[in-house]
Amino acid sequence: MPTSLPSDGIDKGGADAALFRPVRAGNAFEETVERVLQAIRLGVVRAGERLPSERELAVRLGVSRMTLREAIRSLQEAGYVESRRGRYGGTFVSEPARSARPVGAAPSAEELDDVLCLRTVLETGAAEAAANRTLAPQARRHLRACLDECAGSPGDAYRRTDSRLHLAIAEATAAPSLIAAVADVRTRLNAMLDAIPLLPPNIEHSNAQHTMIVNAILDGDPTVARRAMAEHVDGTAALLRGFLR
Amino acid sequence: MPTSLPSDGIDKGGADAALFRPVRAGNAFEETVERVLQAIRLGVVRAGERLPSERELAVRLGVSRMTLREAIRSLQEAGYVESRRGRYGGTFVSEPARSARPVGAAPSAEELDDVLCLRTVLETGAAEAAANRTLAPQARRHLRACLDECAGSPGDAYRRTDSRLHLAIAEATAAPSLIAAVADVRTRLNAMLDAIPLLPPNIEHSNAQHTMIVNAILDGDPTVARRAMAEHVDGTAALLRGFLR
DNA sequence: GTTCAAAGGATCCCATTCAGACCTTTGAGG
DNA sequence: CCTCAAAGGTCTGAATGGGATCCTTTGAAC
Repeated sequence: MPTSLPSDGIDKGGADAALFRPVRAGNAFEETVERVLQAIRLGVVRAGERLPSERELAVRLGVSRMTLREAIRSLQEAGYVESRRGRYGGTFVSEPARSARPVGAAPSAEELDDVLCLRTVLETGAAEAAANRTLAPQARRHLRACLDECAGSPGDAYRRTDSRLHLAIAEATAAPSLIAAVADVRTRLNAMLDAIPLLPPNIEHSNAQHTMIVNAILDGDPTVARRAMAEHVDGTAALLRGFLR
Repeated sequence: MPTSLPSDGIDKGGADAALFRPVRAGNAFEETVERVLQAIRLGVVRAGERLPSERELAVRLGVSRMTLREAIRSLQEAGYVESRRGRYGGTFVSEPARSARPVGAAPSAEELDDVLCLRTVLETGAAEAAANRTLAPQARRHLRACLDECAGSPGDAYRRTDSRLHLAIAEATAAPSLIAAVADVRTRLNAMLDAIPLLPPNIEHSNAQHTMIVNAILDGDPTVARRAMAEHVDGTAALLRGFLR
């Protein structure tokens, strides 16, 4: 019985699975594509905007320029970006003419629970942490701008502006690791949301909750901010569980 | 003025910094060393226990066996593990004879705030999420065992058993990503804790708080679990801020 | 004491990735 | 109109990493 060595047999309860998870999600090229795509899909760089120059972006992403260029080339071929040469050139995000919802495989129940749990922890925590800070005027404006943009978004842009708003809340915490974690969990969430329809009543409801959350943050009320975010997140969770199970 | 291109000038507030962060922290070898070291330092594999076989671990970490072997070899040379050949052999964690606190550079104020903010969000969230679940008897036993082991730890083992307990709380959420996130933030926290002394009164206080947290989780009281964890985490935060600023 | 399976140890070859240098394009400003 | 700086485009050699195969060691079971 190979699983009963003297040193085994102790409850590792998933901690070792978490620690001995893959060191890298894919090769450098794939991860670079994913990261740039993430920035586009989360609305951090919008249509018409320019990505950092290849040289700068390669340094920031910690990959060689060659690898970054290959990633950009495949994004070009997929219609996500366009490059222009010459001074004041660069790589620009294209208008999202692509429709045809990229129907991924339905997530497993474990994956769903995992994402929803992590999301609840991160986003309610971020809302509370943001409300605990005294925000700079610029940060307050940014938050409000994201809220307004999301509320006024047509259906086909809603996912992006919604993501951008949630990211803005994380940004208000001024904790880079938390921002990155929220961005990552949001990306996983969006992949799941792509598998279910976007219903107008849900949008209405979301917008009202967004307003509550942002107001609580701007008012510096962490308790309300957390509770409002918890309700908001629970709504999405119920929606997803309803459609995917 | 190169920063005032038509598409720039918009507030990116740190979101792009979070998204355009390095794709990989180092080369495969370095990351592999770090990961295995993390498992040892967090007490997930304890002295005398065996790591998974090279072939299995290489698959789980997503690196080639060659790379993993190089990582293990440097850990051998550093005295962390020993390998034995033959059937029923393997790579075993050594007794922690190493002392000589590895005095790293003092963390920057930004890094300190970042870690403490993320830690608060993750660990209070994990405590609440854990209390919301009905735990299997095995999970309950594991939690209690980690609590007892931590409470009975001598000073030189306290950091490890303390880490193990916090990880056990995350495990109780059954959300792999959350476990991994807690493990990572704990590793960063430990690096900072290594720079400050371990005081007996703090240990006493920690133990009392640990008991409160675990009891609340076992009783299924998320509100108390969160609040107790928040107090516990705030205590460490105050300690660190006091010593490092 | 022979056998055998499972573990670490070693080696090959090839794809990926990197670092750096260089070329080409382009528009603003002199 | 010319210059120049900054951007994308290209190339090459070296380093890294991965996949596969085989060897060696070891203790349990028969």
